Amino acid sequence: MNLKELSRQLGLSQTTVSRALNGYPEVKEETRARVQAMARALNYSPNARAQGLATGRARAIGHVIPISSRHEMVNPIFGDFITGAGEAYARAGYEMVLSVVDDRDEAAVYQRMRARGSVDGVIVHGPRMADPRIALLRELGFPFVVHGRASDVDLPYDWLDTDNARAFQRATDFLLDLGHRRIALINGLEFMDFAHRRRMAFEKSLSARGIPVDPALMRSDEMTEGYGYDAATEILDLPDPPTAFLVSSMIAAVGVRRALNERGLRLGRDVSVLTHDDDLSYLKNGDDEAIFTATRSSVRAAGRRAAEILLAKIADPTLPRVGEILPTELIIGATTGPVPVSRTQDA
Amino acid sequence: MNLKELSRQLGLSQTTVSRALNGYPEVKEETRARVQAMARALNYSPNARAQGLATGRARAIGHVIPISSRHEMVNPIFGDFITGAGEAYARAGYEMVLSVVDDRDEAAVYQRMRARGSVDGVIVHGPRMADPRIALLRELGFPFVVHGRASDVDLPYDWLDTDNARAFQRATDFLLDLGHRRIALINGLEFMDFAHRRRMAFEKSLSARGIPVDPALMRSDEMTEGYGYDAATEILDLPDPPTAFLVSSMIAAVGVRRALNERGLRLGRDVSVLTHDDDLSYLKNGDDEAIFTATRSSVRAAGRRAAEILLAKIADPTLPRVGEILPTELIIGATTGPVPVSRTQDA
DNA sequence: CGCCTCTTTCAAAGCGCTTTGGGAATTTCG
DNA sequence: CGAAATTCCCAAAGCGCTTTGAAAGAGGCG
Repeated sequence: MNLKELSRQLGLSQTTVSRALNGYPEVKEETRARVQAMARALNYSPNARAQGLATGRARAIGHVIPISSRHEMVNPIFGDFITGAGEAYARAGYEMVLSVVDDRDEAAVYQRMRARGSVDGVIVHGPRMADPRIALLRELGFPFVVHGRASDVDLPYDWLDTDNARAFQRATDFLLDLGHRRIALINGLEFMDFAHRRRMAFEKSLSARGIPVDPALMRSDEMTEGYGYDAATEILDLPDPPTAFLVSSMIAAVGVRRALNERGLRLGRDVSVLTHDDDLSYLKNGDDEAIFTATRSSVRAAGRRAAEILLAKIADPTLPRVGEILPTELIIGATTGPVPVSRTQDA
Repeated sequence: MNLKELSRQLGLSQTTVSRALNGYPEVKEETRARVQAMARALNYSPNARAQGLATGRARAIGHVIPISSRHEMVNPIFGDFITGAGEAYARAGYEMVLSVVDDRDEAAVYQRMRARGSVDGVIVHGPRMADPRIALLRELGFPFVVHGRASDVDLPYDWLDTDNARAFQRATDFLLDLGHRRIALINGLEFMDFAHRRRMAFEKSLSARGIPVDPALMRSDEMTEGYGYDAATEILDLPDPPTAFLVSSMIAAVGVRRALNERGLRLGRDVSVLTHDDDLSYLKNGDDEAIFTATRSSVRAAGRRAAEILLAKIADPTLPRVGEILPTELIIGATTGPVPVSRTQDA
């Protein structure tokens, strides 16, 4: 069923039918109703490609998913982010097109997307420290919103970020207030902007209390469960092990927990663990009571909001620049507690 | 940059340029080379919508992601599946379009996708027992491949499935061979086909040895970490608790592990745990040594293969029906062991 | 050298929609 | 009552590509 056929059935021109369907005022309400009824009856939906060709808009947003060339892994927060974004797209009648791409040739993909016109804009995932994609996308004149930020890039661009600095500062302070002095940081890859910010905040909090930053207690890698386990195991083997772990994701924290359990260390008693929690749907940090003490920020909400911003920008490119920070909560769970007496520094 | 402009620059007709670029034989090799060079130099990519309109093909595949209306969660295996499929699409020059949809109105989405012509085919995720989508898609004449199968549907269709029955039969037998007689099943939602098959296999294995199926030891729900924990906790509180757990996913198994640890039960000693492992990139079951004893099957490989099948079918619709079963491995880890002496039935 | 066959190139139609620029019918108003 | 304004509808152009049908040019052959 296409427009031509539909208008033939109605005894109207394609123009009128098109206008009736798209809400233009120059068609009688009665006619519009008749057209809509017939369209529904015949199960008519305009051909997306033809519509796109005619309007010059794809009504689609691109997400380029970088896949780590090292571990061939896709970020586990991705599913939740997409879910959030998908809600916004569905409401607006947009489609979402995904490209899973080796993180080394992302740039080329954006170029091609732009040239092919298959999407009206993109969401940039996982910005690195001085991310070249931002300059590229600006040059291409491609509407985009960054999930996160790129330090060292001082071009203006739209972004939406979790308040990583504040979250990790509060988290560190919280552990310090409990008396912890040797705190391990199990962080993500630090060329990623979010991980860098977290580390900076962590170090700043320590320094503010005159506590030396010990590189031996810091790890940086892709946040898998196995990494959390390995990192914690190694660090616990140090001659002067930490009394607390600050972890960058729930999944890594699960690995840390495994390492602690394996050595018979009780979380919150013998060793404290505080993690960042992206509020993933399949890995909730408890229902009413929190499992881990955690800084929480919903990645799904971030996805929804990022999509909304992008859609608004596409609808009206003159909108002012957006830079939005999503707050995080500090949730107190059972995995943190005061430093065990046997381990107090002044003992 | 469009075809018209490009051909003007080259002093050739659009026809010739189009043919040169698309590998048609009726253009001199020398001309073709010249055209390709210029196209590259000017950064030309054909407009996807125009190309689609002209050819009647979208060069895109749709994935409709059902989002559980109960828990608002998207299946965690999804990211890995997409990654695998994405590889196949990238190779073939296809795009992937995603719709995240409440699982209650999936059907309407397929209809619209078909009518709008935005994709050439779809992958069906998470088939339920007597899934109506299969009949619908057949009716629409929409090429599709099901990831999984739908029991109770006896229309012919293409599918690719993990060997759930065999996996869970082997798993159950393995536990039985270790002497376990009271085995708990922490399963997925049993209106989902895969979960149903797993349960059938489990029960069959028990029955084959004359062991009664105890409904008190069986749970079925969405496979979150929290569910694993809650289910295990409840079941351990039973007057006659099980000596082994058979779990449907790593994530739920992590929850089961938490429940066991919390009560000071050692995995593989006091209680055995065997889980299915989808080989997710961020939750590997150990590097060289397995953590959990598990039946393993890569969901990423499944994604890649499902996409390949669909692409082949689209390229040549006369291809014979495909029904492919992916084998699973049984990996022996440290979470299973013989029944503790204190718990042997004949004690 | 003329005719025929390939080879190489082109003009134009068409994919299904939106949108411009009118035009006919109806209503309003001096 | 005739002119002007308004309402409702339409034909045709155009979006950027592919593809059909045809023509021009280049070789081969008797």
